[in-house]
Amino acid sequence: MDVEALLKAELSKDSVFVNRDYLSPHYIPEMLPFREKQVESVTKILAPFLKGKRPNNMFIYGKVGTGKTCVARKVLDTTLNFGEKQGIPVNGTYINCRITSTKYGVLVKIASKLVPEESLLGFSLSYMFEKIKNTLSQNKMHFAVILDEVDKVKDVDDLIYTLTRMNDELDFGGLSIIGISNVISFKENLDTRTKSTLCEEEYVFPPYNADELREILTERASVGFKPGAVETSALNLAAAVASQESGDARRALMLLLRAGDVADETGKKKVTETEIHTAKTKVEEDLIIDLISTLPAQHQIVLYAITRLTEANKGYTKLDGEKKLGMIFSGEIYDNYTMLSKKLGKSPKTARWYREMIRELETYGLITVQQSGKGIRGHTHLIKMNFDAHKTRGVLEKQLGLED
DNA sequence: CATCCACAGGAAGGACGGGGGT
DNA sequence: ACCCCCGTCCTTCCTGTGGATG
Repeated sequence: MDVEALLKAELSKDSVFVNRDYLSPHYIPEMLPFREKQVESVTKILAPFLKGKRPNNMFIYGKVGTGKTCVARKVLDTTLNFGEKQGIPVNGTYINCRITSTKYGVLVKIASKLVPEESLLGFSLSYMFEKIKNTLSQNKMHFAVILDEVDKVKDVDDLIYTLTRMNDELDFGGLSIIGISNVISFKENLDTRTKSTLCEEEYVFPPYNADELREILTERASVGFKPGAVETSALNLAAAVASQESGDARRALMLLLRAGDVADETGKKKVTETEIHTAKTKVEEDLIIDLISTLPAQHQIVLYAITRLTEANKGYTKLDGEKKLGMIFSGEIYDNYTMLSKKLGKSPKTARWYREMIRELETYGLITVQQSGKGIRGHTHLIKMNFDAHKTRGVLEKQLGLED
Protein backbone atom coordinates (compact mmCIF):
# COMPACT_ATOMS: atom_id res chain seq x y z
CA MET A 1 0.00 0.00 0.00
CA ASP A 2 1.53 3.26 -1.13
CA VAL A 3 0.69 5.68 1.64
CA GLU A 4 2.23 8.60 -0.16
CA ALA A 5 0.05 7.99 -3.20
CA LEU A 6 -3.01 7.89 -0.97
CA LEU A 7 -2.08 11.15 0.68
CA LYS A 8 -1.52 12.77 -2.69
CA ALA A 9 -4.90 11.55 -3.90
CA GLU A 10 -6.50 12.97 -0.78
CA LEU A 11 -4.78 16.30 -1.34
CA SER A 12 -5.87 16.47 -4.95
CA LYS A 13 -9.55 15.86 -4.28
CA ASP A 14 -10.58 19.30 -5.38
CA SER A 15 -7.90 19.67 -7.96
CA VAL A 16 -7.55 19.01 -11.65
CA PHE A 17 -4.17 17.42 -10.89
CA VAL A 18 -3.34 13.91 -9.89
CA ASN A 19 0.31 14.74 -9.43
CA ARG A 20 1.77 18.12 -10.28
CA ASP A 21 5.31 16.71 -10.27
CA TYR A 22 4.83 15.06 -13.64
CA LEU A 23 4.42 18.48 -15.20
CA SER A 24 7.44 20.01 -13.54
CA PRO A 25 10.24 20.91 -15.96
CA HIS A 26 12.65 19.13 -13.60
CA TYR A 27 10.90 15.81 -13.88
CA ILE A 28 12.77 13.39 -16.12
CA PRO A 29 10.30 11.03 -17.78
CA GLU A 30 10.99 7.39 -18.57
CA MET A 31 10.71 7.97 -22.25
CA LEU A 32 11.81 11.06 -24.11
CA PRO A 33 9.57 11.34 -27.14
CA PHE A 34 11.14 12.66 -30.36
CA ARG A 35 14.58 12.39 -28.83
CA GLU A 36 15.21 8.68 -29.43
CA LYS A 37 17.94 9.41 -31.93
CA GLN A 38 19.70 11.79 -29.57
CA VAL A 39 19.44 9.37 -26.66
CA GLU A 40 20.95 6.69 -28.85
CA SER A 41 23.83 8.88 -29.99
CA VAL A 42 24.72 10.06 -26.53
CA THR A 43 24.50 6.52 -25.17
CA LYS A 44 26.86 5.28 -27.87
CA ILE A 45 29.36 7.95 -26.96
CA LEU A 46 29.22 7.07 -23.28
CA ALA A 47 29.34 3.31 -23.87
CA PRO A 48 33.15 2.91 -23.90
CA PHE A 49 32.79 3.92 -20.28
CA LEU A 50 31.61 0.43 -19.43
CA LYS A 51 34.55 -1.21 -21.15
CA GLY A 52 37.01 0.83 -19.14
CA LYS A 53 37.83 3.21 -21.93
CA ARG A 54 37.57 6.95 -21.91
CA PRO A 55 34.60 8.20 -23.90
CA ASN A 56 35.03 11.19 -26.17
CA ASN A 57 34.09 14.58 -24.88
CA MET A 58 30.81 15.90 -26.16
CA PHE A 59 29.23 19.22 -26.85
CA ILE A 60 25.47 19.60 -27.09
CA TYR A 61 23.94 22.72 -28.49
CA GLY A 62 20.28 23.61 -28.77
CA LYS A 63 17.80 26.26 -27.81
CA VAL A 64 16.07 26.35 -24.42
CA GLY A 65 13.65 23.52 -23.79
CA THR A 66 14.86 21.22 -26.54
CA GLY A 67 15.64 18.40 -24.15
CA LYS A 68 19.43 18.82 -23.90
CA THR A 69 19.61 18.57 -20.14
CA CYS A 70 16.95 15.87 -20.02
CA VAL A 71 18.72 13.62 -22.50
CA ALA A 72 22.16 14.10 -20.97
CA ARG A 73 21.00 13.46 -17.42
CA LYS A 74 18.87 10.54 -18.42
CA VAL A 75 21.66 8.80 -20.29
CA LEU A 76 24.24 9.48 -17.60
CA ASP A 77 21.95 8.22 -14.83
CA THR A 78 21.10 5.06 -16.71
CA THR A 79 24.72 4.41 -17.61
CA LEU A 80 25.84 4.89 -14.00
CA ASN A 81 23.11 2.59 -12.71
CA PHE A 82 24.00 -0.01 -15.26
CA GLY A 83 27.67 0.28 -14.41
CA GLU A 84 26.95 -0.10 -10.73
CA LYS A 85 24.93 -3.25 -11.31
CA GLN A 86 27.74 -4.72 -13.36
CA GLY A 87 30.33 -3.71 -10.83
CA ILE A 88 32.15 -1.43 -13.22
CA PRO A 89 33.92 1.53 -11.60
CA VAL A 90 32.09 4.43 -13.19
CA ASN A 91 30.90 7.68 -11.70
CA GLY A 92 29.68 11.03 -12.83
CA THR A 93 27.83 14.15 -11.90
CA TYR A 94 25.67 16.93 -13.22
CA ILE A 95 26.75 20.51 -12.70
CA ASN A 96 24.76 23.58 -13.59
CA CYS A 97 27.34 26.22 -14.38
CA ARG A 98 24.89 29.03 -13.87
CA ILE A 99 25.13 28.18 -10.18
CA THR A 100 28.65 26.74 -10.09
CA SER A 101 30.43 29.15 -12.37
CA THR A 102 34.07 28.93 -11.32
CA LYS A 103 36.80 26.43 -11.97
CA TYR A 104 37.22 25.93 -8.27
CA GLY A 105 33.52 25.31 -7.76
CA VAL A 106 33.42 22.70 -10.51
CA LEU A 107 36.40 20.84 -9.05
CA VAL A 108 34.82 20.89 -5.58
CA LYS A 109 31.64 19.40 -7.01
CA ILE A 110 33.51 16.61 -8.75
CA ALA A 111 35.65 15.88 -5.71
CA SER A 112 32.70 15.79 -3.34
CA LYS A 113 30.91 13.36 -5.63
CA LEU A 114 33.97 11.10 -5.58
CA VAL A 115 34.59 11.30 -1.85
CA PRO A 116 31.28 12.41 -0.32
CA GLU A 117 32.42 11.46 3.16
CA GLU A 118 35.16 14.07 3.25
CA SER A 119 34.63 17.74 3.80
CA LEU A 120 36.54 19.47 1.05
CA LEU A 121 35.70 23.13 1.30
CA GLY A 122 38.58 25.42 1.95
CA PHE A 123 41.25 23.32 0.32
CA SER A 124 43.28 24.77 -2.48
CA LEU A 125 42.58 24.23 -6.12
CA SER A 126 45.68 22.10 -6.57
CA TYR A 127 44.71 19.92 -3.61
CA MET A 128 41.31 19.37 -5.18
CA PHE A 129 42.95 18.51 -8.48
CA GLU A 130 45.23 15.93 -6.86
CA LYS A 131 42.39 14.50 -4.81
CA ILE A 132 40.29 13.86 -7.90
CA LYS A 133 43.24 12.49 -9.83
CA ASN A 134 44.28 10.09 -7.09
CA THR A 135 40.78 8.83 -6.44
CA LEU A 136 40.22 8.13 -10.12
CA SER A 137 43.59 6.50 -10.52
CA GLN A 138 43.37 4.31 -7.42
CA ASN A 139 39.95 2.99 -8.35
CA LYS A 140 40.73 2.88 -12.06
CA MET A 141 37.54 4.82 -12.34
CA HIS A 142 35.96 6.67 -15.24
CA PHE A 143 34.08 9.83 -14.53
CA ALA A 144 31.73 11.94 -16.65
CA VAL A 145 30.81 15.53 -15.89
CA ILE A 146 27.83 17.22 -17.42
CA LEU A 147 28.54 20.93 -17.58
CA ASP A 148 25.15 22.46 -18.21
CA GLU A 149 25.19 26.05 -19.43
CA VAL A 150 28.98 25.87 -19.90
CA ASP A 151 28.91 29.33 -21.37
CA LYS A 152 28.30 30.68 -17.86
CA VAL A 153 31.69 29.52 -16.61
CA LYS A 154 34.01 32.46 -15.91
CA ASP A 155 37.05 31.03 -17.71
CA VAL A 156 35.96 28.07 -19.82
CA ASP A 157 39.28 27.63 -21.59
CA ASP A 158 41.08 27.30 -18.29
CA LEU A 159 38.53 24.85 -16.87
CA ILE A 160 38.54 22.59 -19.93
CA TYR A 161 42.32 22.71 -20.05
CA THR A 162 42.57 21.70 -16.40
CA LEU A 163 40.16 18.83 -16.82
CA THR A 164 41.90 17.48 -19.91
CA ARG A 165 45.30 17.84 -18.27
CA MET A 166 43.97 15.50 -15.62
CA ASN A 167 43.49 12.84 -18.31
CA ASP A 168 47.06 13.22 -19.50
CA GLU A 169 48.39 12.69 -16.00
CA LEU A 170 46.21 9.67 -15.28
CA ASP A 171 47.56 6.19 -15.81
CA PHE A 172 44.28 4.50 -14.99
CA GLY A 173 40.78 5.77 -15.32
CA GLY A 174 39.68 8.93 -17.03
CA LEU A 175 37.44 11.91 -17.13
CA SER A 176 35.14 13.04 -19.88
CA ILE A 177 33.15 16.17 -20.35
CA ILE A 178 29.66 16.70 -21.66
CA GLY A 179 29.17 20.39 -22.32
CA ILE A 180 25.72 21.86 -22.87
CA SER A 181 24.92 25.34 -24.10
CA ASN A 182 22.19 27.33 -25.74
CA VAL A 183 24.39 30.22 -26.78
CA ILE A 184 25.24 30.06 -30.48
CA SER A 185 28.22 32.36 -30.26
CA PHE A 186 29.75 30.37 -27.40
CA LYS A 187 31.80 28.06 -29.58
CA GLU A 188 33.30 30.86 -31.61
CA ASN A 189 34.73 32.54 -28.56
CA LEU A 190 36.56 29.44 -27.43
CA ASP A 191 40.27 28.89 -27.73
CA THR A 192 40.98 26.62 -30.74
CA ARG A 193 42.50 23.99 -28.49
CA THR A 194 39.54 24.03 -26.14
CA LYS A 195 37.18 23.83 -29.05
CA SER A 196 38.82 20.72 -30.45
CA THR A 197 38.94 18.95 -27.08
CA LEU A 198 35.42 19.80 -26.00
CA CYS A 199 33.81 19.24 -29.36
CA GLU A 200 35.20 15.79 -30.13
CA GLU A 201 31.57 14.91 -30.66
CA GLU A 202 28.91 17.46 -31.32
CA TYR A 203 25.15 17.46 -31.37
CA VAL A 204 22.58 20.04 -32.21
CA PHE A 205 19.12 19.55 -30.74
CA PRO A 206 16.37 21.02 -32.91
CA PRO A 207 13.37 22.77 -31.38
CA TYR A 208 10.15 20.81 -31.10
CA ASN A 209 7.40 21.66 -33.56
CA ALA A 210 3.77 22.16 -32.62
CA ASP A 211 2.79 18.55 -33.29
CA GLU A 212 5.62 17.19 -31.18
CA LEU A 213 4.85 19.59 -28.38
CA ARG A 214 1.22 18.58 -28.46
CA GLU A 215 2.16 14.95 -28.08
CA ILE A 216 4.55 15.67 -25.23
CA LEU A 217 1.88 17.69 -23.49
CA THR A 218 -0.75 15.03 -24.04
CA GLU A 219 1.51 12.40 -22.57
CA ARG A 220 2.39 14.41 -19.50
CA ALA A 221 -1.18 15.55 -19.03
CA SER A 222 -2.36 11.95 -19.02
CA VAL A 223 -0.24 11.18 -15.97
CA GLY A 224 -0.29 14.57 -14.26
CA PHE A 225 -3.95 15.48 -14.59
CA LYS A 226 -7.16 13.65 -13.74
CA PRO A 227 -8.72 11.92 -16.73
CA GLY A 228 -10.58 14.38 -18.87
CA ALA A 229 -9.46 17.37 -16.84
CA VAL A 230 -7.78 19.00 -19.79
CA GLU A 231 -9.71 19.79 -22.93
CA THR A 232 -8.05 18.82 -26.17
CA SER A 233 -8.45 22.33 -27.50
CA ALA A 234 -6.56 23.61 -24.46
CA LEU A 235 -3.68 21.25 -25.17
CA ASN A 236 -3.62 22.32 -28.78
CA LEU A 237 -3.54 25.96 -27.80
CA ALA A 238 -0.74 25.45 -25.30
CA ALA A 239 1.31 23.60 -27.91
CA ALA A 240 0.63 26.28 -30.50
CA VAL A 241 1.59 29.12 -28.17
CA ALA A 242 4.81 27.42 -27.12
CA SER A 243 5.85 26.43 -30.61
CA GLN A 244 5.22 29.93 -31.84
CA GLU A 245 7.49 31.26 -29.13
CA SER A 246 10.46 29.03 -30.00
CA GLY A 247 9.46 25.37 -29.58
CA ASP A 248 10.41 25.30 -25.95
CA ALA A 249 9.05 22.20 -24.20
CA ARG A 250 9.86 23.51 -20.77
CA ARG A 251 7.78 26.56 -21.42
CA ALA A 252 4.93 24.50 -22.83
CA LEU A 253 4.88 22.40 -19.68
CA MET A 254 5.00 25.44 -17.44
CA LEU A 255 2.08 26.82 -19.37
CA LEU A 256 0.04 23.70 -18.78
CA LEU A 257 1.03 23.54 -15.13
CA ARG A 258 0.08 27.15 -14.58
CA ALA A 259 -3.21 26.66 -16.40
CA GLY A 260 -3.99 23.82 -14.00
CA ASP A 261 -3.28 26.11 -11.06
CA VAL A 262 -5.55 28.74 -12.53
CA ALA A 263 -8.35 26.17 -12.85
CA ASP A 264 -7.86 25.12 -9.24
CA GLU A 265 -7.83 28.68 -7.95
CA THR A 266 -11.02 29.57 -9.77
CA GLY A 267 -12.72 26.35 -8.79
CA LYS A 268 -13.00 25.00 -12.31
CA LYS A 269 -13.06 21.28 -12.93
CA LYS A 270 -11.46 21.55 -16.35
CA VAL A 271 -8.61 23.29 -18.03
CA THR A 272 -9.87 25.12 -21.10
CA GLU A 273 -8.47 27.63 -23.54
CA THR A 274 -9.40 30.42 -21.14
CA GLU A 275 -7.08 29.04 -18.45
CA ILE A 276 -4.25 28.71 -20.95
CA HIS A 277 -4.64 32.36 -21.91
CA THR A 278 -4.56 33.47 -18.29
CA ALA A 279 -1.56 31.28 -17.58
CA LYS A 280 0.41 32.78 -20.46
CA THR A 281 1.21 36.01 -18.65
CA LYS A 282 2.04 34.16 -15.45
CA VAL A 283 4.53 31.93 -17.24
CA GLU A 284 6.31 34.96 -18.62
CA GLU A 285 6.65 36.30 -15.10
CA ASP A 286 7.88 32.93 -13.87
CA LEU A 287 10.60 32.93 -16.50
CA ILE A 288 11.70 36.42 -15.53
CA ILE A 289 11.70 35.54 -11.84
CA ASP A 290 13.70 32.42 -12.64
CA LEU A 291 16.37 34.47 -14.34
CA ILE A 292 16.43 37.36 -11.90
CA SER A 293 16.19 35.75 -8.49
CA THR A 294 19.65 34.17 -8.66
CA LEU A 295 21.25 37.44 -9.73
CA PRO A 296 23.39 39.35 -7.19
CA ALA A 297 21.79 42.50 -5.79
CA GLN A 298 24.11 44.84 -7.69
CA HIS A 299 23.18 43.23 -10.99
CA GLN A 300 19.55 43.56 -10.06
CA ILE A 301 19.96 47.28 -9.47
CA VAL A 302 21.62 47.70 -12.86
CA LEU A 303 18.75 45.83 -14.47
CA TYR A 304 16.31 47.93 -12.50
CA ALA A 305 17.91 51.07 -13.88
CA ILE A 306 17.52 49.65 -17.37
CA THR A 307 13.84 48.88 -16.88
CA ARG A 308 13.20 52.38 -15.58
CA LEU A 309 14.96 54.01 -18.48
CA THR A 310 13.20 51.73 -20.94
CA GLU A 311 9.83 52.64 -19.49
CA ALA A 312 10.64 56.31 -19.42
CA ASN A 313 11.45 55.85 -23.11
CA LYS A 314 14.66 57.69 -22.81
CA GLY A 315 15.94 55.46 -25.57
CA TYR A 316 15.73 57.96 -28.33
CA THR A 317 16.20 61.28 -26.63
CA LYS A 318 19.65 61.66 -28.07
CA LEU A 319 18.93 59.91 -31.34
CA ASP A 320 17.04 60.80 -34.45
CA GLY A 321 16.88 57.47 -36.32
CA GLU A 322 14.11 55.00 -35.57
CA LYS A 323 16.43 52.03 -35.95
CA LYS A 324 17.72 52.48 -32.43
CA LEU A 325 14.31 52.70 -30.87
CA GLY A 326 14.27 51.49 -27.30
CA MET A 327 18.05 51.42 -27.03
CA ILE A 328 19.64 53.06 -24.03
CA PHE A 329 23.14 54.47 -23.67
CA SER A 330 25.54 52.62 -21.43
CA GLY A 331 26.54 55.85 -19.70
CA GLU A 332 22.96 56.81 -19.00
CA ILE A 333 22.37 53.50 -17.30
CA TYR A 334 25.47 53.88 -15.20
CA ASP A 335 24.39 57.32 -13.96
CA ASN A 336 20.97 55.96 -13.12
CA TYR A 337 22.47 52.94 -11.44
CA THR A 338 24.72 54.98 -9.15
CA MET A 339 21.78 57.14 -8.17
CA LEU A 340 19.58 54.13 -7.42
CA SER A 341 22.34 52.40 -5.50
CA LYS A 342 22.73 55.36 -3.19
CA LYS A 343 18.99 55.57 -2.75
CA LEU A 344 18.95 51.95 -1.69
CA GLY A 345 21.74 52.61 0.76
CA LYS A 346 24.35 50.62 -1.13
CA SER A 347 27.60 52.00 -2.41
CA PRO A 348 27.70 51.83 -6.21
CA LYS A 349 30.43 49.85 -7.93
CA THR A 350 32.90 51.44 -10.31
CA ALA A 351 32.19 51.93 -13.99
CA ARG A 352 34.68 49.19 -14.82
CA TRP A 353 32.75 46.65 -12.79
CA TYR A 354 29.51 47.98 -14.15
CA ARG A 355 30.70 46.98 -17.60
CA GLU A 356 31.30 43.45 -16.35
CA MET A 357 27.77 43.36 -14.97
CA ILE A 358 26.35 44.46 -18.31
CA ARG A 359 28.29 41.68 -19.99
CA GLU A 360 26.83 39.15 -17.57
CA LEU A 361 23.29 40.41 -18.00
CA GLU A 362 23.82 39.93 -21.70
CA THR A 363 24.98 36.34 -21.33
CA TYR A 364 21.88 35.65 -19.24
CA GLY A 365 19.85 36.83 -22.18
CA LEU A 366 18.16 39.60 -20.23
CA ILE A 367 19.48 42.38 -22.43
CA THR A 368 20.89 42.87 -25.89
CA VAL A 369 24.03 44.92 -26.34
CA GLN A 370 24.94 46.63 -29.57
CA GLN A 371 27.96 48.69 -30.59
CA SER A 372 27.20 52.31 -31.24
CA GLY A 373 27.67 53.04 -34.89
CA LYS A 374 27.22 56.14 -36.96
CA GLY A 375 25.30 59.04 -35.52
CA ILE A 376 26.74 58.75 -32.05
CA ARG A 377 29.72 60.56 -30.72
CA GLY A 378 32.43 58.36 -29.27
CA HIS A 379 32.48 54.65 -28.76
CA THR A 380 29.83 53.15 -26.50
CA HIS A 381 27.26 50.41 -26.19
CA LEU A 382 23.56 50.64 -26.75
CA ILE A 383 21.45 48.42 -24.56
CA LYS A 384 17.99 47.01 -25.03
CA MET A 385 15.76 44.91 -22.77
CA ASN A 386 14.77 41.47 -23.99
CA PHE A 387 11.79 41.12 -21.67
CA ASP A 388 8.80 43.25 -20.95
CA ALA A 389 10.16 46.21 -18.99
CA HIS A 390 7.07 46.70 -16.86
CA LYS A 391 6.86 43.10 -15.67
CA THR A 392 10.58 42.92 -15.07
CA ARG A 393 10.45 46.10 -13.04
CA GLY A 394 7.64 44.66 -10.94
CA VAL A 395 9.62 41.52 -10.20
CA LEU A 396 12.74 43.52 -9.39
CA GLU A 397 10.93 45.83 -7.00
CA LYS A 398 9.78 42.83 -5.03
CA GLN A 399 13.24 41.34 -5.10
CA LEU A 400 14.91 44.54 -3.99
CA GLY A 401 12.26 45.18 -1.39
CA LEU A 402 11.07 48.52 -2.65
CA GLU A 403 7.43 48.98 -3.42
CA ASP A 404 6.29 52.55 -3.81
C1' DC B 1 43.94 66.47 -39.76
C1' DA B 2 44.48 66.86 -34.90
C1' DT B 3 41.81 66.62 -31.07
C1' DC B 4 38.12 65.33 -28.22
C1' DC B 5 34.52 62.33 -26.69
C1' DA B 6 32.61 58.48 -24.31
C1' DC B 7 33.37 54.90 -23.45
C1' DA B 8 35.56 49.47 -23.93
C1' DG B 9 38.17 46.21 -21.82
C1' DG B 10 43.11 44.31 -20.24
C1' DA B 11 46.47 44.14 -16.19
C1' DA B 12 47.65 44.35 -11.63
C1' DG B 13 46.85 44.64 -7.18
C1' DG B 14 44.04 45.30 -2.78
C1' DA B 15 40.08 43.70 0.52
C1' DC B 16 37.58 40.08 2.26
C1' DG B 17 36.17 35.78 4.00
C1' DG B 18 36.33 30.84 4.65
C1' DG B 19 39.30 27.46 6.12
C1' DG B 20 43.51 24.93 8.01
C1' DG B 21 47.69 24.70 10.79
C1' DT B 22 49.94 25.75 15.17
C1' DA C 1 43.74 32.99 19.36
C1' DC C 2 46.68 33.82 15.98
C1' DC C 3 48.56 33.76 11.32
C1' DC C 4 48.83 32.15 6.62
C1' DC C 5 46.78 30.54 2.26
C1' DC C 6 43.70 30.67 -1.42
C1' DG C 7 39.92 32.08 -4.47
C1' DT C 8 36.71 35.68 -5.54
C1' DC C 9 35.20 40.21 -5.84
C1' DC C 10 36.17 44.73 -6.90
C1' DT C 11 39.13 49.04 -7.63
C1' DT C 12 42.75 51.67 -9.89
C1' DC C 13 45.18 52.61 -13.70
C1' DC C 14 45.77 52.18 -18.13
C1' DT C 15 45.72 51.86 -23.34
C1' DG C 16 42.57 51.39 -27.39
C1' DT C 17 38.87 52.63 -30.62
C1' DG C 18 35.57 54.66 -33.90
C1' DG C 19 33.27 58.47 -34.91
C1' DA C 20 32.25 63.62 -34.28
C1' DT C 21 34.14 68.22 -33.92
C1' DG C 22 36.75 72.51 -34.65
